Amino acid sequence: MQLSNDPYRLFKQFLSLHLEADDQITEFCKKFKHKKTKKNELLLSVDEVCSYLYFVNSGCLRIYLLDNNGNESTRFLVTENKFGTSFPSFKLQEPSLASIQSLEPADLLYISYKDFNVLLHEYPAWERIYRIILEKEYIESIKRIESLITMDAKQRYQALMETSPSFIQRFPSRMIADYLGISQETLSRLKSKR
Amino acid sequence: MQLSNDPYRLFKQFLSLHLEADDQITEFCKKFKHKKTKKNELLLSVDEVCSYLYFVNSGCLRIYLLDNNGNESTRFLVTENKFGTSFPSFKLQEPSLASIQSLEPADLLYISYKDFNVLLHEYPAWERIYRIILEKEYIESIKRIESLITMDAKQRYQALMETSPSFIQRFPSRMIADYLGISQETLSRLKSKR
DNA sequence: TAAATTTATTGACATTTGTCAATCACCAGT
DNA sequence: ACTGGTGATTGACAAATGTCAATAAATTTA
Repeated sequence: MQLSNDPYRLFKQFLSLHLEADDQITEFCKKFKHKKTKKNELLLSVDEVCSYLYFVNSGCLRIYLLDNNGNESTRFLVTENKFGTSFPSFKLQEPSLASIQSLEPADLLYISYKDFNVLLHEYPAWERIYRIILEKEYIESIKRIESLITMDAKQRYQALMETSPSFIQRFPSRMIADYLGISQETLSRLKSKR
Repeated sequence: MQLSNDPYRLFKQFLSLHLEADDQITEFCKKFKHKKTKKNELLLSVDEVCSYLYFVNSGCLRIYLLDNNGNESTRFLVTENKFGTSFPSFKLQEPSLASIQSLEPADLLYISYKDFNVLLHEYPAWERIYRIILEKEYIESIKRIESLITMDAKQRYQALMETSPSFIQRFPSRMIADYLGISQETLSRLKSKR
């Protein structure tokens, strides 16, 4: 698929959904830079302080953890039209437990922690948009917690098929597995057993 | 323990941490009402739309789910100096999947959805405080997700002992168990096997 | 205080899920 | 078309966790 020439097109569209006046949109855009990534490019490694918040124009970011045994666990999958970062590290400016990887060739906008705070303190409209994004993400995380504490592996997989069917086609099944908190083999068996 | 006469004391103190000027604090307080609960009092039942956001002066709120088999799962435990509600239901004004229970006799402030939005739209300072609360809660929820997808029952219990040791003394162990997403029996065995 | 109720612990066993290893299928590059 | 590599599937088994039942301990209520 061919992306529009203007890398800020999607972002502006996103912003305009939440803003009455359009006058500040260009100010916001000025703080975001544009970047393309290759498949599997690493944007943040464990123990680095996360300096950027990303907006995904196309492609997908994967925020994931690596445990002592070398097992990966996917904290989030961030697709088109969404914001993503290693949030605790970005917000608190402390070393990240998670890494960020560009799963596919991606087209991204990104803003530095410093500029992000400039927007936050100078533009009430940005504070509002950010708050709305936080609310949405928080609600999603609550649902994720609920699925993890109340459902078994099969139920979680079925729930994911209902809420995010595109994930299942789009991402390798070992990532779906560790997003669900189960092993690749268990997921494979769930799929075959109807 | 005897609480101060002014039920807004803790709340004001909380607000003043995040506000430069104190002039709006009384405005905020006006929108919050005061309420005492009995032990085990139910503040919200499943399928009701959650109308209130609570601030806990003393006591504890438990936000929990009930599955088809009658198993309870604790989504959150909200203690002194914290805000709590059935967030997805409160925010989206849709029927709640969770119930809210006052685990102990509690002293609460609460604000209606309507008044909450009045504050949100009329006071940038409230928007800011709310945003800061959201950030904190969101970070906590991310850590909870991480512990659920990367750790086994024993590790989760140990992590809880480190981050919230007071929980373990304070709450019945079956609630700790379903907060961790494990059965009461498994928790009981974890405790005995060191 | 005693009785009644709830909560916690323990054992036996079933189920779920993980681990390791082998095989299979697919794709990328030559 | 071959080849090497990655990802997916399957089997055999091990480990973790859940379930059910019995008992013990603690708490509440009369």
